[in-house]
Amino acid sequence: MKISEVSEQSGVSADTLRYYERIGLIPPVNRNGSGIRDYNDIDMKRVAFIKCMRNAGLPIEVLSEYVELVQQGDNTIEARQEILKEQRRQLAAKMEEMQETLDLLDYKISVYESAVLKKEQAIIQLET
Amino acid sequence: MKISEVSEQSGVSADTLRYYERIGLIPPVNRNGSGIRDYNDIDMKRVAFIKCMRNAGLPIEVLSEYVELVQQGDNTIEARQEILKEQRRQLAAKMEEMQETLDLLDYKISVYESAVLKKEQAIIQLET
DNA sequence: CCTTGACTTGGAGTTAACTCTAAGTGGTAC
DNA sequence: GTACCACTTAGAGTTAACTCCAAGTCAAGG
Repeated sequence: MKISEVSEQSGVSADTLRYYERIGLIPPVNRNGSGIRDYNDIDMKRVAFIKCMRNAGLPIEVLSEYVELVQQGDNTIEARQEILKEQRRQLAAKMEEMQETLDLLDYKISVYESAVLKKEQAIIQLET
Repeated sequence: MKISEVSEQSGVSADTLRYYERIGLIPPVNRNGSGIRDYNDIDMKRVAFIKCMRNAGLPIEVLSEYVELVQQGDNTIEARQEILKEQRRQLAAKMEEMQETLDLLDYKISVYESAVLKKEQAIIQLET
């Protein structure tokens, strides 16, 4: 699969895919005879994983570290799990903050709703 | 209240508080005789509101627009509500994405957990 | 054969949101 | 009265994560 197809399928721009590879976030992708990237299934899964994690705001630096440990093999399993646990903790904390913000937004929206209704009633009274 | 106290209480750095004021995200704060900012209760509430919204990732540009509408008075109520509704929608969408990431993290962590257990069992077998 | 279009590279440019610096002022403790 | 510390300003610098650019290569279609 060529980079443009991967980009379309994954929603990650070709520039970003090359960038991820350059900085080592994705291991080097195989090339065809003329030097063009040919993504295989494993590459695709890596892209999907990175995309999911980046969507949630996990920093590239942490993901790079994780990917490097994966390359190093089986005796990094505990370290990898530790990274994921820490990120999970931070993500959950962030989501709690966001829930608070969501609640505040809902409250403010409802306050504005009554203000709008009041305004409309005033207009109706003018009309009648 | 001086900027350092507001910073400590709100968890927003003094530099950032001045920056917010400079770009108009917070209306000008009153100064004492020698030109030093003296935050009142309303200022504090504004800071808290901005902090909450920024924590959840709402962009400064949107918040500035909202704050400007507030300054303009009562006939911007519908526009303000529209902004909040749109941001609420985007925030909820983001939280759903994050929930997916959280689920994936939990799954991966559990997979690593079994891998770690297997490893430990192998060690025990070596010992006995 | 020549054009077209997708790909390649290294490196420069952009964006959002701070964060820091330098130079200066003003009130307070010793 | 002088040393100190928090404050002030305008503007420069930083960081993360892309995003774009110029110049070049290659396979396929007309």
